[in-house]
Amino acid sequence: MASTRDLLIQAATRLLDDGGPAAVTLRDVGRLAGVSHNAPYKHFASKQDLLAAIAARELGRWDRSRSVSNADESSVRQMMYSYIRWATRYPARFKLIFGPWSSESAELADAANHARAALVGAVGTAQDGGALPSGDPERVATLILAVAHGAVDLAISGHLSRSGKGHTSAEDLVDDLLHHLARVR
Amino acid sequence: MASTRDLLIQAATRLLDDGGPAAVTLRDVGRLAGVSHNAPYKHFASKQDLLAAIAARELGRWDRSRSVSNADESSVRQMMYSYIRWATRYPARFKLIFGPWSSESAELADAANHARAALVGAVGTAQDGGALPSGDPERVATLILAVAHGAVDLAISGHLSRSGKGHTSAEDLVDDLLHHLARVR
DNA sequence: ACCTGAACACCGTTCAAGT
DNA sequence: ACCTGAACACCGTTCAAGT
Repeated sequence: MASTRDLLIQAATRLLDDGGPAAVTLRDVGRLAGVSHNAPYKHFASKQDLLAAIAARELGRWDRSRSVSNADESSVRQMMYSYIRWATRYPARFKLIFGPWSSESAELADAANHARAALVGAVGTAQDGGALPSGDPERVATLILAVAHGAVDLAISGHLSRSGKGHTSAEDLVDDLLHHLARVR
Repeated sequence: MASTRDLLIQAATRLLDDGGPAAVTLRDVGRLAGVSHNAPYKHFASKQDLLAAIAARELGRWDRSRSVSNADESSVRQMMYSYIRWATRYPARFKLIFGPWSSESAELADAANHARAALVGAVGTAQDGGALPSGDPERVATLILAVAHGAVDLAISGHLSRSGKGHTSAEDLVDDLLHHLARVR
Protein backbone atom coordinates (compact mmCIF):
# COMPACT_ATOMS: atom_id res chain seq x y z
CA MET A 1 0.00 0.00 0.00
CA ALA A 2 2.97 2.31 -0.43
CA SER A 3 2.04 5.55 -2.16
CA THR A 4 3.94 6.70 -5.22
CA ARG A 5 5.44 9.43 -3.08
CA ASP A 6 6.78 6.85 -0.65
CA LEU A 7 8.13 4.71 -3.47
CA LEU A 8 9.95 7.72 -4.86
CA ILE A 9 11.51 8.53 -1.49
CA GLN A 10 12.54 4.90 -1.04
CA ALA A 11 14.15 4.77 -4.47
CA ALA A 12 15.92 8.06 -3.94
CA THR A 13 17.22 6.92 -0.55
CA ARG A 14 18.66 3.78 -2.09
CA LEU A 15 20.43 5.76 -4.80
CA LEU A 16 21.68 8.25 -2.20
CA ASP A 17 23.14 5.49 -0.03
CA ASP A 18 24.82 3.86 -3.00
CA GLY A 19 26.40 6.85 -4.66
CA GLY A 20 25.75 10.13 -2.87
CA PRO A 21 23.51 13.02 -3.92
CA ALA A 22 24.96 13.10 -7.43
CA ALA A 23 23.71 9.56 -8.03
CA VAL A 24 20.13 10.61 -7.23
CA THR A 25 19.03 11.39 -10.76
CA LEU A 26 15.32 11.88 -11.27
CA ARG A 27 15.51 9.48 -14.19
CA ASP A 28 16.87 6.67 -12.04
CA VAL A 29 14.47 7.51 -9.24
CA GLY A 30 11.57 7.17 -11.63
CA ARG A 31 12.97 3.97 -13.10
CA LEU A 32 13.38 2.35 -9.65
CA ALA A 33 9.89 3.46 -8.64
CA GLY A 34 8.37 2.24 -11.91
CA VAL A 35 7.20 5.61 -13.19
CA SER A 36 8.38 8.03 -15.83
CA HIS A 37 11.40 10.22 -15.38
CA ASN A 38 9.44 13.27 -14.42
CA ALA A 39 6.62 11.82 -12.41
CA PRO A 40 8.55 13.01 -9.31
CA TYR A 41 7.58 16.56 -10.22
CA LYS A 42 3.98 15.76 -9.35
CA HIS A 43 5.08 15.06 -5.76
CA PHE A 44 8.15 17.26 -5.25
CA ALA A 45 8.82 20.73 -6.53
CA SER A 46 12.43 19.93 -7.34
CA LYS A 47 15.25 17.49 -6.74
CA GLN A 48 16.24 19.60 -3.73
CA ASP A 49 12.74 19.12 -2.36
CA LEU A 50 13.00 15.35 -2.83
CA LEU A 51 16.29 15.29 -0.94
CA ALA A 52 14.71 17.36 1.83
CA ALA A 53 11.94 14.75 2.09
CA ILE A 54 14.58 12.05 2.60
CA ALA A 55 16.20 14.10 5.35
CA ALA A 56 12.84 14.77 7.03
CA ARG A 57 11.89 11.10 7.01
CA GLU A 58 15.28 10.22 8.48
CA LEU A 59 14.96 12.70 11.33
CA GLY A 60 11.43 11.47 11.94
CA ARG A 61 12.80 8.06 12.85
CA TRP A 62 14.64 9.54 15.82
CA ASP A 63 11.41 10.99 17.16
CA ARG A 64 9.88 7.54 17.29
CA SER A 65 12.81 5.93 19.07
CA ARG A 66 11.94 5.80 22.76
CA SER A 67 14.57 5.97 25.45
CA VAL A 68 14.91 5.60 29.19
CA SER A 69 16.96 7.91 31.37
CA ASN A 70 19.23 6.34 33.95
CA ALA A 71 20.69 8.20 36.91
CA ASP A 72 24.21 7.79 35.54
CA GLU A 73 25.55 8.86 32.18
CA SER A 74 24.87 5.53 30.45
CA SER A 75 21.74 6.80 28.66
CA VAL A 76 23.69 9.70 27.22
CA ARG A 77 26.43 7.32 26.12
CA GLN A 78 23.98 4.98 24.44
CA MET A 79 22.31 7.85 22.58
CA MET A 80 25.64 9.00 21.24
CA TYR A 81 26.57 5.44 20.29
CA SER A 82 23.31 5.20 18.33
CA TYR A 83 24.07 8.48 16.63
CA ILE A 84 27.55 7.31 15.65
CA ARG A 85 26.29 3.94 14.45
CA TRP A 86 23.65 5.59 12.29
CA ALA A 87 26.06 8.12 10.77
CA THR A 88 28.63 5.39 10.07
CA ARG A 89 26.09 3.15 8.43
CA TYR A 90 24.44 5.88 6.35
CA PRO A 91 27.10 8.51 5.77
CA ALA A 92 25.31 9.97 2.76
CA ARG A 93 22.16 10.61 4.81
CA PHE A 94 24.28 12.11 7.57
CA LYS A 95 26.01 14.45 5.15
CA LEU A 96 22.70 15.33 3.53
CA ILE A 97 20.98 16.28 6.78
CA PHE A 98 23.82 18.56 7.78
CA GLY A 99 24.11 20.21 4.43
CA PRO A 100 24.13 24.00 4.32
CA TRP A 101 20.52 24.18 3.18
CA SER A 102 18.98 22.11 5.96
CA SER A 103 18.29 25.09 8.20
CA GLU A 104 15.88 26.53 5.68
CA SER A 105 13.36 23.77 6.25
CA ALA A 106 11.20 24.35 9.32
CA GLU A 107 10.21 20.69 9.30
CA LEU A 108 13.84 19.61 9.61
CA ALA A 109 14.55 22.12 12.35
CA ASP A 110 11.56 20.91 14.37
CA ALA A 111 12.56 17.26 14.07
CA ALA A 112 16.15 18.03 15.06
CA ASN A 113 15.05 20.03 18.10
CA HIS A 114 12.67 17.29 19.17
CA ALA A 115 15.43 14.68 18.90
CA ARG A 116 17.78 16.88 20.91
CA ALA A 117 15.20 17.27 23.67
CA ALA A 118 15.62 13.58 24.56
CA LEU A 119 19.37 14.05 24.90
CA VAL A 120 18.92 17.13 27.08
CA GLY A 121 16.59 15.13 29.35
CA ALA A 122 19.11 12.33 29.76
CA VAL A 123 21.86 14.86 30.48
CA GLY A 124 19.72 16.54 33.14
CA THR A 125 19.04 13.22 34.84
CA ALA A 126 22.74 12.33 34.82
CA GLN A 127 23.55 15.75 36.28
CA ASP A 128 21.08 15.16 39.11
CA GLY A 129 22.82 11.84 39.77
CA GLY A 130 26.21 13.55 39.92
CA ALA A 131 27.52 11.72 36.86
CA LEU A 132 27.90 14.92 34.84
CA PRO A 133 28.99 18.39 35.96
CA SER A 134 26.30 20.97 36.75
CA GLY A 135 25.40 23.83 34.46
CA ASP A 136 22.80 24.51 31.78
CA PRO A 137 21.81 21.01 30.60
CA GLU A 138 21.17 22.31 27.08
CA ARG A 139 24.72 23.55 26.96
CA VAL A 140 26.26 20.35 28.33
CA ALA A 141 24.15 18.31 25.91
CA THR A 142 25.34 20.44 23.01
CA LEU A 143 28.95 19.91 24.02
CA ILE A 144 28.49 16.14 24.08
CA LEU A 145 26.65 16.18 20.77
CA ALA A 146 29.39 18.31 19.23
CA VAL A 147 32.00 15.71 20.18
CA ALA A 148 29.96 12.81 18.79
CA HIS A 149 29.08 14.75 15.64
CA GLY A 150 32.63 15.96 15.04
CA ALA A 151 34.19 12.60 15.81
CA VAL A 152 31.95 10.67 13.45
CA ASP A 153 32.34 13.27 10.71
CA LEU A 154 36.13 13.03 11.00
CA ALA A 155 35.83 9.24 10.98
CA ILE A 156 33.65 9.20 7.87
CA SER A 157 36.02 11.46 5.97
CA GLY A 158 39.01 9.36 6.99
CA HIS A 159 40.65 11.90 9.28
CA LEU A 160 40.47 9.75 12.40
CA SER A 161 41.99 6.47 11.27
CA ARG A 162 45.61 6.54 12.33
CA SER A 163 45.85 9.19 15.03
CA GLY A 164 48.60 8.16 17.41
CA LYS A 165 49.69 4.59 17.77
CA GLY A 166 46.44 2.67 17.63
CA HIS A 167 43.04 3.28 16.18
CA THR A 168 40.85 5.85 17.91
CA SER A 169 37.16 5.46 17.14
CA ALA A 170 34.37 8.00 17.45
CA GLU A 171 32.99 5.97 20.33
CA ASP A 172 36.35 6.21 22.08
CA LEU A 173 36.22 9.99 21.93
CA VAL A 174 32.72 10.09 23.41
CA ASP A 175 33.96 7.81 26.18
CA ASP A 176 36.96 10.09 26.77
CA LEU A 177 34.71 13.14 27.10
CA LEU A 178 32.26 11.46 29.47
CA HIS A 179 35.16 10.09 31.51
CA HIS A 180 36.68 13.54 31.86
CA LEU A 181 33.33 15.17 32.65
CA ALA A 182 32.69 12.64 35.40
CA ARG A 183 35.93 13.72 37.08
CA VAL A 184 35.36 17.48 37.03
CA ARG A 185 35.75 18.89 40.53
CA MET B 1 53.22 35.40 -13.17
CA ALA B 2 50.37 33.10 -12.23
CA SER B 3 50.36 29.89 -14.23
CA THR B 4 47.25 28.76 -16.03
CA ARG B 5 46.92 26.02 -13.46
CA ASP B 6 46.91 28.56 -10.65
CA LEU B 7 44.40 30.74 -12.48
CA LEU B 8 42.11 27.73 -12.87
CA ILE B 9 42.32 26.89 -9.17
CA GLN B 10 41.66 30.52 -8.25
CA ALA B 11 38.63 30.69 -10.50
CA ALA B 12 37.29 27.38 -9.22
CA THR B 13 37.76 28.48 -5.61
CA ARG B 14 35.79 31.66 -6.25
CA LEU B 15 32.94 29.69 -7.80
CA LEU B 16 33.06 27.16 -4.94
CA ASP B 17 32.82 29.88 -2.31
CA ASP B 18 29.94 31.56 -4.10
CA GLY B 19 27.73 28.58 -4.86
CA GLY B 20 29.16 25.29 -3.62
CA PRO B 21 30.61 22.42 -5.67
CA ALA B 22 27.66 22.38 -8.08
CA ALA B 23 28.50 25.93 -9.13
CA VAL B 24 32.00 24.88 -10.12
CA THR B 25 31.30 24.15 -13.79
CA LEU B 26 34.32 23.69 -16.00
CA ARG B 27 32.77 26.10 -18.45
CA ASP B 28 32.61 28.89 -15.88
CA VAL B 29 36.05 28.02 -14.55
CA GLY B 30 37.45 28.37 -18.05
CA ARG B 31 35.56 31.61 -18.65
CA LEU B 32 36.86 33.18 -15.41
CA ALA B 33 40.40 32.06 -16.20
CA GLY B 34 40.18 33.31 -19.77
CA VAL B 35 40.60 29.95 -21.46
CA SER B 36 38.32 27.56 -23.27
CA HIS B 37 35.82 25.38 -21.44
CA ASN B 38 37.98 22.30 -21.56
CA ALA B 39 41.45 23.72 -21.14
CA PRO B 40 41.21 22.51 -17.50
CA TYR B 41 41.60 18.96 -18.81
CA LYS B 42 45.19 19.75 -19.73
CA HIS B 43 45.93 20.41 -16.05
CA PHE B 44 43.47 18.21 -14.18
CA ALA B 45 42.24 14.75 -15.03
CA SER B 46 38.66 15.56 -14.01
CA LYS B 47 36.48 17.99 -12.12
CA GLN B 48 37.05 15.87 -9.01
CA ASP B 49 40.78 16.33 -9.48
CA LEU B 50 40.36 20.10 -9.72
CA LEU B 51 38.35 20.13 -6.49
CA ALA B 52 41.06 18.03 -4.83
CA ALA B 53 43.63 20.62 -5.89
CA ILE B 54 41.57 23.31 -4.14
CA ALA B 55 41.45 21.22 -1.00
CA ALA B 56 45.19 20.55 -1.11
CA ARG B 57 46.02 24.22 -1.52
CA GLU B 58 43.75 25.07 1.38
CA LEU B 59 45.39 22.55 3.69
CA GLY B 60 48.78 23.80 2.58
CA ARG B 61 48.01 27.19 4.11
CA TRP B 62 47.79 25.66 7.56
CA ASP B 63 51.27 24.22 7.17
CA ARG B 64 52.70 27.66 6.60
CA SER B 65 50.99 29.25 9.61
CA ARG B 66 53.48 29.31 12.47
CA SER B 67 52.43 29.05 16.09
CA VAL B 68 53.88 29.41 19.57
CA SER B 69 53.11 27.04 22.42
CA ASN B 70 52.37 28.58 25.78
CA ALA B 71 52.48 26.67 29.05
CA ASP B 72 48.73 27.10 29.53
CA GLU B 73 45.94 26.05 27.17
CA SER B 74 45.75 29.41 25.38
CA SER B 75 47.67 28.18 22.32
CA VAL B 76 45.25 25.29 21.91
CA ARG B 77 42.33 27.68 22.28
CA GLN B 78 43.71 30.05 19.66
CA MET B 79 44.29 27.22 17.20
CA MET B 80 40.70 26.06 17.57
CA TYR B 81 39.46 29.63 17.23
CA SER B 82 41.39 29.93 13.97
CA TYR B 83 39.92 26.67 12.77
CA ILE B 84 36.38 27.85 13.57
CA ARG B 85 36.95 31.23 11.97
CA TRP B 86 38.25 29.61 8.79
CA ALA B 87 35.37 27.12 8.55
CA THR B 88 32.80 29.83 9.20
CA ARG B 89 34.29 32.13 6.58
CA TYR B 90 34.73 29.42 3.92
CA PRO B 91 32.08 26.77 4.66
CA ALA B 92 32.22 25.36 1.14
CA ARG B 93 35.96 24.71 1.41
CA PHE B 94 35.40 23.16 4.83
CA LYS B 95 32.71 20.84 3.50
CA LEU B 96 34.86 20.01 0.49
CA ILE B 97 37.91 19.02 2.52
CA PHE B 98 35.87 16.74 4.73
CA GLY B 99 34.01 15.10 1.89
CA PRO B 100 33.95 11.31 1.75
CA TRP B 101 36.58 11.17 -0.97
CA SER B 102 39.28 13.22 0.77
CA SER B 103 40.94 10.22 2.38
CA GLU B 104 41.85 8.82 -1.02
CA SER B 105 44.35 11.58 -1.66
CA ALA B 106 47.70 10.97 0.02
CA GLU B 107 48.59 14.63 -0.42
CA LEU B 108 45.54 15.69 1.58
CA ALA B 109 46.19 13.14 4.30
CA ASP B 110 49.79 14.33 4.69
CA ALA B 111 48.78 17.98 4.94
CA ALA B 112 46.10 17.18 7.52
CA ASN B 113 48.50 15.13 9.62
CA HIS B 114 51.10 17.87 9.51
CA ALA B 115 48.56 20.47 10.61
CA ARG B 116 47.43 18.24 13.43
CA ALA B 117 51.02 17.81 14.67
CA ALA B 118 51.07 21.48 15.69
CA LEU B 119 47.95 20.99 17.77
CA VAL B 120 49.37 17.89 19.43
CA GLY B 121 52.49 19.85 20.34
CA ALA B 122 50.48 22.64 21.95
CA VAL B 123 48.39 20.10 23.85
CA GLY B 124 51.52 18.38 25.17
CA THR B 125 52.95 21.70 26.39
CA ALA B 126 49.68 22.56 28.13
CA GLN B 127 49.65 19.12 29.74
CA ASP B 128 53.16 19.70 31.10
CA GLY B 129 51.96 23.00 32.54
CA GLY B 130 49.04 21.26 34.25
CA ALA B 131 46.42 23.13 32.21
CA LEU B 132 45.14 19.95 30.55
CA PRO B 133 44.69 16.46 32.00
CA SER B 134 47.42 13.91 31.38
CA GLY B 135 47.13 11.06 28.90
CA ASP B 136 48.14 10.44 25.29
CA PRO B 137 48.49 13.95 23.84
CA GLU B 138 47.36 12.69 20.42
CA ARG B 139 44.17 11.45 21.98
CA VAL B 140 43.46 14.62 23.96
CA ALA B 141 44.20 16.70 20.87
CA THR B 142 41.77 14.62 18.83
CA LEU B 143 39.06 15.13 21.45
CA ILE B 144 39.52 18.89 21.33
CA LEU B 145 39.59 18.89 17.53
CA ALA B 146 36.41 16.81 17.45
CA VAL B 147 34.60 19.41 19.55
CA ALA B 148 35.75 22.30 17.38
CA HIS B 149 35.01 20.39 14.18
CA GLY B 150 31.59 19.19 15.30
CA ALA B 151 30.60 22.53 16.79
CA VAL B 152 31.46 24.50 13.67
CA ASP B 153 29.79 21.94 11.41
CA LEU B 154 26.61 22.16 13.46
CA ALA B 155 26.86 25.96 13.36
CA ILE B 156 27.31 26.05 9.59
CA SER B 157 24.31 23.80 9.02
CA GLY B 158 22.17 25.90 11.36
CA HIS B 159 21.82 23.31 14.11
CA LEU B 160 23.45 25.41 16.81
CA SER B 161 21.64 28.70 16.58
CA ARG B 162 18.92 28.65 19.23
CA SER B 163 19.97 25.92 21.66
CA GLY B 164 18.66 26.90 25.08
CA LYS B 165 17.91 30.47 25.98
CA GLY B 166 20.71 32.38 24.34
CA HIS B 167 23.01 31.82 21.45
CA THR B 168 25.76 29.22 21.89
CA SER B 169 28.64 29.64 19.47
CA ALA B 170 31.23 27.08 18.38
CA GLU B 171 33.83 29.09 20.30
CA ASP B 172 31.69 28.81 23.44
CA LEU B 173 31.74 25.02 23.18
CA VAL B 174 35.51 24.92 22.81
CA ASP B 175 35.74 27.15 25.90
CA ASP B 176 33.38 24.84 27.77
CA LEU B 177 35.48 21.79 26.98
CA LEU B 178 38.79 23.47 27.92
CA HIS B 179 37.19 24.80 31.10
CA HIS B 180 36.01 21.32 32.08
CA LEU B 181 39.33 19.69 31.18
CA ALA B 182 41.20 22.21 33.34
CA ARG B 183 39.14 21.12 36.34
CA VAL B 184 39.58 17.38 35.96
CA ARG B 185 40.89 15.89 39.21
C1' DA C 1 53.33 21.28 -24.58
C1' DC C 2 49.11 23.72 -24.47
C1' DC C 3 44.84 25.18 -26.31
C1' DT C 4 40.37 25.28 -29.25
C1' DG C 5 35.77 23.94 -31.17
C1' DA C 6 32.60 20.42 -32.26
C1' DA C 7 30.37 16.55 -30.62
C1' DC C 8 28.17 12.97 -27.31
C1' DA C 9 25.72 11.26 -23.52
C1' DC C 10 23.46 12.77 -19.52
C1' DC C 11 20.68 15.60 -16.32
C1' DG C 12 17.10 19.03 -14.21
C1' DT C 13 13.17 21.23 -15.60
C1' DT C 14 9.16 22.66 -18.51
C1' DC C 15 5.26 21.89 -21.39
C1' DA C 16 1.55 20.04 -24.04
C1' DA C 17 -1.22 16.20 -23.86
C1' DG C 18 -3.34 12.10 -22.26
C1' DT C 19 -6.55 9.15 -18.48
C1' DA D 1 -5.48 14.26 -9.71
C1' DC D 2 -1.76 11.82 -11.69
C1' DC D 3 1.13 10.40 -15.37
C1' DT D 4 3.69 10.38 -20.08
C1' DG D 5 6.83 11.80 -23.93
C1' DA D 6 9.11 15.33 -26.34
C1' DA D 7 11.84 19.22 -25.90
C1' DC D 8 15.34 22.79 -24.00
C1' DA D 9 19.33 24.43 -21.83
C1' DC D 10 23.22 22.88 -19.38
C1' DC D 11 27.16 20.02 -17.93
C1' DG D 12 31.29 16.54 -17.82
C1' DT D 13 34.07 14.37 -20.93
C1' DT D 14 36.20 12.99 -25.41
C1' DC D 15 38.28 13.78 -29.78
C1' DA D 16 40.29 15.65 -33.84
C1' DA D 17 42.85 19.47 -34.97
C1' DG D 18 45.51 23.57 -34.54
C1' DT D 19 50.14 26.50 -32.71
